[in-house]
Amino acid sequence: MRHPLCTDDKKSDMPEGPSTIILAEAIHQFKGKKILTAAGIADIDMDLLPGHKLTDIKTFGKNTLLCLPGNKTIRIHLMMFGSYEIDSEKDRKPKLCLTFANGYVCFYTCIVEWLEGNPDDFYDWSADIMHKKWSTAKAKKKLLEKPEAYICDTLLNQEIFAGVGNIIKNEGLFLGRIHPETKVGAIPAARLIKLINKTREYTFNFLKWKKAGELKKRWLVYTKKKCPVCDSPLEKKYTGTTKRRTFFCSNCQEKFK
DNA sequence: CCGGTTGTTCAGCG
DNA sequence: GCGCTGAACAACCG
Repeated sequence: MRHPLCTDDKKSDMPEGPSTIILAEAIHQFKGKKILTAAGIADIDMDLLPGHKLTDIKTFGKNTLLCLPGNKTIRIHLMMFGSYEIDSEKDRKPKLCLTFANGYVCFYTCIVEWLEGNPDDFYDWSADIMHKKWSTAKAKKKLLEKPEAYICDTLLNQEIFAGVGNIIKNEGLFLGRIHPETKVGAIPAARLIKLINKTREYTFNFLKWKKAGELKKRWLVYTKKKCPVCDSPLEKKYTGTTKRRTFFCSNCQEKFK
């Protein structure tokens, strides 16, 4: 069964930050509940789980953090192909399956690992584009430390924009009207701020539209053929050192030199 | 059946 | 010992 919030696609997963929020919300029903059993093929000590309460569920970028007493945390990352099921199973061995009195959740094809210590020591929340503590100023500062980097690569850098994935990168660059192959150092400060703000704004729209099942029809450039502004053909290119698929309008998106 | 991908890690290099 | 990068990996769709 697919989570009712995920009506946009055939898969219940989706790896960018907003989808991680949807995952966290989907398992919120287990927060504060005791783990009854833990099983799966993940290479972790499952015996440490049963009997403990799931004290909190946090997210950092594309990571889902299952918090247990004593500063123990399980990190789950769906990567590109991960998925999860609630109160149902796939015809495949789960990496991790947790049961509670009120239901169970299974995670497939993902990273599952123990984090020892407080998540606050692992993660800088101000780098999470969806977090309350997000800091535009810090992101700008980190960008300015990489003047020679292509802007398309830096948007995928999880130390700067945790939660941003390739779709958000594409749409953010278009909304900020910046050419993906522009070097960071060439972008005027005001345009850099505009790009960051537009990207963040789009990330929250991504969440809203995905929940409403209308994410794909809201795409302006990702997988599109024509520019929604000037109607000229979009370019499709594997840009930057990350060589990730990028759709852009070389007419509307400015390339500073 | 094959090619492509919403992501990350790590071996191997300079 | 670093920083960079290409390869490897994963499941599912068209």
